[in-house]
Amino acid sequence: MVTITDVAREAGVSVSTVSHVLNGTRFVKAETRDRVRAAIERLDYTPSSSAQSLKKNVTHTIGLIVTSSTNPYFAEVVARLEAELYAAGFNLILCNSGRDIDKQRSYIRTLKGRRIDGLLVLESVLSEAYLELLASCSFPVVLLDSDTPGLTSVSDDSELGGYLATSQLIEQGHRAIGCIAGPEQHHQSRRRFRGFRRALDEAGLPLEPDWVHAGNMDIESGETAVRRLCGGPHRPTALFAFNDFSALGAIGQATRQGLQVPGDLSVIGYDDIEIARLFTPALTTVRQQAGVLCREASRLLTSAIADKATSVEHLKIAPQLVVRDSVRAPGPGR
Amino acid sequence: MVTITDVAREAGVSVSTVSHVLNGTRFVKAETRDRVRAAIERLDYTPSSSAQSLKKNVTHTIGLIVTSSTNPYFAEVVARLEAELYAAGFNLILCNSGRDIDKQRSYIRTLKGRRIDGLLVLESVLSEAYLELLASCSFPVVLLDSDTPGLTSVSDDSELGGYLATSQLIEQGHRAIGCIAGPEQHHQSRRRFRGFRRALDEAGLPLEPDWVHAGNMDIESGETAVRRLCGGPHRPTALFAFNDFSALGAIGQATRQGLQVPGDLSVIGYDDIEIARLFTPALTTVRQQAGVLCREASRLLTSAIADKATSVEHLKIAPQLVVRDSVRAPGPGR
DNA sequence: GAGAAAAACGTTTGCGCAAACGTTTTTCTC
DNA sequence: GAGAAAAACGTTTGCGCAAACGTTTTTCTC
Repeated sequence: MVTITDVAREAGVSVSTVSHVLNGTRFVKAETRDRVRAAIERLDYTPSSSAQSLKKNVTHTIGLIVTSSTNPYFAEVVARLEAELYAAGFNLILCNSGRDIDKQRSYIRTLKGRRIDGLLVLESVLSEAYLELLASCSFPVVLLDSDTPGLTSVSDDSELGGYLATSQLIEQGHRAIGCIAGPEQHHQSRRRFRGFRRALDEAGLPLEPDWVHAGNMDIESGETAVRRLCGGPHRPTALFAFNDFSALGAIGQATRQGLQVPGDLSVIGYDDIEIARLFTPALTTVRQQAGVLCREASRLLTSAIADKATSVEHLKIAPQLVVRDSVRAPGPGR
Repeated sequence: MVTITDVAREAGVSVSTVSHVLNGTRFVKAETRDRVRAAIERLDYTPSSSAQSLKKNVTHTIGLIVTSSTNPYFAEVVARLEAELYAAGFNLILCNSGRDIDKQRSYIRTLKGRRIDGLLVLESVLSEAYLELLASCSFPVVLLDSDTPGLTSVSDDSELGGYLATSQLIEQGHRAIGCIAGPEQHHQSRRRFRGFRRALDEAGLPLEPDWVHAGNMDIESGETAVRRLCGGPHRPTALFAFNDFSALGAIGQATRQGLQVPGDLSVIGYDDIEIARLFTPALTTVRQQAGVLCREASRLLTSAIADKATSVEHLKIAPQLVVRDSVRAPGPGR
């Protein structure tokens, strides 16, 4: 590998001068500067960031831990975060934790060793052990779409989203409303449920416990939910699925069971994944503002890195209702 | 930050002993070893990988450059690659190039500076300038789903896939077959087209140039293609879309134009994204074996890193036809 | 019990760089 | 033209670690 010393020799100057030309940290006569640049060019020299990091104690590296998920919303968030951080001069180390505490521990250890400047965590379920690990980090940490008192977070305002979705169903005249929730520990699911309940309460509608399906935010959960909730005659006329995947699963299963969507059953989703508008019926859903979320997360993290200030913040990004075709007034038959 | 010197002081030994305990490179008396480990624990010490890299001249880091894409197939590949490389002891730096040569140049430069051990490139279009950049890298490079003579690559065998898809349409009795292709420079698209043409040739069917829509592998392209190809009376009875996104776009647009799929128009896709089976009609498509692709790519890269041997290989992974409901014999009306 | 061998650990260097500290050369200024 | 100031660059250190090289202590062996 070509080093700064090789360049210095090639240009007939000291390493100091090469360094100053590279970093613009000291005046160097134009002619010398050109010689150094020519030498760099000739030798195809690229400074070693390991050596720079060792010296300067910054790595321009951000860790990103995500629950490996096939949900396209996550993929979009990852891509946007990368773009934001690239613009801010950081590289991203991608870590798929798979919700496994051993992998989480291992990744945190590796990232500590790499002396990352900051960490982003995009996981919907955070165990106690994991939170402890995160709290032990000496670099700033920003959580996305989940939160906990001690750590800065940026989240979709899912209680508002849940409220918006449910209100839309209520406004369309539904009074028998079920939901396809996520697992107990899922932060955003809990919030969507709170919004769901609040909307029902305010409308004076009962929350039928049998019509709450605790699923897993995937296609299968939507299918199972419809099998379970819409099998008999006493069934909801509308379902609020806590993400688009389970909504699509629900619609598929409903169709197979002979229920027309939205004629016999209205379904509203959450996320607004790209495919949502293409589905038949086009999915009514709640759109998370991934762009805003990522911009804010990146901003909070980079400013925490720059300031060394560690005031904990909790940002909420308001989601938006997207009205399409999968929700309609309940049929006259009921 | 806690350094190896701090640990040595805390344990009352030399840095050398700490290093040997950490790396198991020399025998250390059990009692001393325990003292060192206790000190590491007490001080919460993690070795600096910058310093290790500087010394050992390896970084355990792989770069991954992808065209930032909302295509869920890409997201799956990224996640699988990360998992494979994690298992092999490498971390992944994610780079979204967005097909922009300036960003590509900038990423390559950064990755060179980071002294990555190897590079994976998942881009469907490779410009001349970009290939030159890649050739100038001193670390092993593996291309995914695109290839070029001088660099090792692992690809879906898209000519076979194109042949399989088209043959399926022909077997169902279609004789008027169009396709929704990708851009000219798109490697996999070109291959799928070759398979398409070969299947037509072998069946003695004409290739109608007007029925080839050069799109962009996205939803819009599928929509545009159907508007263009299926507007008048002289139209294909079946379309081979070169990816699922454009297939779904095509189906959506066909439905809006009053064409039943598969009754009036058969559509076959490519990729088998998760949503494909859920769509109405469930999409007949060609499945890329992402798991095999990623495993092989990871294997080729890590063994190139280990051996320093640089024999160029070109692997092809056979795709599989997935028969569902979007293809049927052409209607009797035609 | 003296010399040799083995066991167990320590001192030091160098990886590539940034920048503090230092030196030399040139240009003013009177 | 001598002293001071400015311009332009060089020498050296230290970041944290791995490991080559070295030293000390203990255990054999006869």
